[in-house]
Amino acid sequence: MRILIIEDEKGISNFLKKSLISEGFAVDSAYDGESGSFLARTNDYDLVILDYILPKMNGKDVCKEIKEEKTDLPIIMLTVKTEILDKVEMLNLGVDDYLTKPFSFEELLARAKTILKRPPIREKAIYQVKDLILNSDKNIVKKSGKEVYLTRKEFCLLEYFLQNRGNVLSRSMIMEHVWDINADPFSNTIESHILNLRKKIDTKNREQFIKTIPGRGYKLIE
Amino acid sequence: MRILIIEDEKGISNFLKKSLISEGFAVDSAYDGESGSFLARTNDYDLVILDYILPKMNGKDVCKEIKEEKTDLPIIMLTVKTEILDKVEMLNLGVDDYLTKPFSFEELLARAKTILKRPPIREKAIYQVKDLILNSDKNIVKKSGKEVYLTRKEFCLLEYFLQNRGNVLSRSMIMEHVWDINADPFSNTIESHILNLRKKIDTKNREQFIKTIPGRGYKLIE
DNA sequence: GCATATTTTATAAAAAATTTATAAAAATTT
DNA sequence: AAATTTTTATAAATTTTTTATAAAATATGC
Repeated sequence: MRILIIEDEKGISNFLKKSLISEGFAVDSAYDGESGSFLARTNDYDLVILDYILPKMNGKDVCKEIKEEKTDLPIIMLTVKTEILDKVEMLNLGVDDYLTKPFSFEELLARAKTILKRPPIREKAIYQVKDLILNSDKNIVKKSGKEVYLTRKEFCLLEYFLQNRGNVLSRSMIMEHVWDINADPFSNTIESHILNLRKKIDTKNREQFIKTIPGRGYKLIE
Repeated sequence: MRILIIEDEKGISNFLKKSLISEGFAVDSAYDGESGSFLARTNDYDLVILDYILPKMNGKDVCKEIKEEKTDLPIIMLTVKTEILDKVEMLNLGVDDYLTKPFSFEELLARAKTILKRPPIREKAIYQVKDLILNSDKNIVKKSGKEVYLTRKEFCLLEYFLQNRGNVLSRSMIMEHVWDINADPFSNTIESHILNLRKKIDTKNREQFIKTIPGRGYKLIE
């Protein structure tokens, strides 16, 4: 198993390298975005550990470049709290997981192992319910053949419902999966988004895709 | 199913309470070790969620006190990384499982469900009596194949009956398991719910699912 | 054993409490 | 500046509890 570390802080980089090597990985290091991106695209890594703040080219762009050529190469992003990207943004970037500094090596190792164990080919996730189609890869939603524009949150929300079709999803569960840690669990931002989502995907007639189960949450029709 | 949360951080406590309620549990809260221990020992809970650091009495001692009187009452301990007790110590305390903060609600729920399904072996979360089926996981009740909508309380009530099929359940027992500590034991809210439940699940003819045993309580037919 | 009083349970409707929907304003992000 | 997301405030819907009364079961006294 071969890992590339793209990280300019020498201390962190060296520590990670040493630790990963002793775990039996082969490890390369890059200390700026440009060379990191280059290495990732021209070598055969099983995993890239990528810092968000980097000289020459930032982590975001490095990530985009890598994923463009190697969609299936997993990337773990390292960020500092103040530069938190939300899960949605991360997902859009194609990042497979991310850690907030400071983190323990143990934590990183656990995540890395999880990712590496995962079956490599993620089948194209296309969900369909009646005349509603969501293409997870292309970020496209169609309703009776016509494209419907959803904002990011709406998209994630719908995607989460589709992934759990027929199950009642409590607000807490939705919050944990679609929002990041900073979201206020007592706000009604979920209701607000459900409202907007319904406006976009429901047809005039009575029946709606997302049903309210009072006291428990919401559920996508089966 | 009734759960006691012993946790002094109001944010966490409230969030957990809200989340567990929408999962169909009756939930009480205590904000310090002493009152937590007292509640746990004097009420009939199915599970205790116990923080390790608490005012008045720490989680360790609370755990000991509870287990002394109620060996079989499951306890999930919440700890912060810096106060990690090792697994051995946890086992010695009699804790059934533990989580390190921060944890996701989903994780807690999963553990809780595992524990709750354990001792009185309920293999599946699906109960059936004649043509009445309750699916605990999916929050669905079906009567002769047709879905019947039950409110949260009605659902919990029916679930409790199904878990204790054939046994006479006294009002106080029902109150202890389906309602939380704030319920008025002298009200007739139970009768009211039984009435509504019967309306929803009974057929026209004489025979009813929930039988009244005068002076003693109610009982689900065998 | 029988009539009546007392307690318990059933029922329906009203009241209260809670939850969810909605729209618009404010804040944030792009 | 435009779009998105969150917050706020209020309306609407739903659930839960309470209240009041009827019916049933039990207890009591004759």
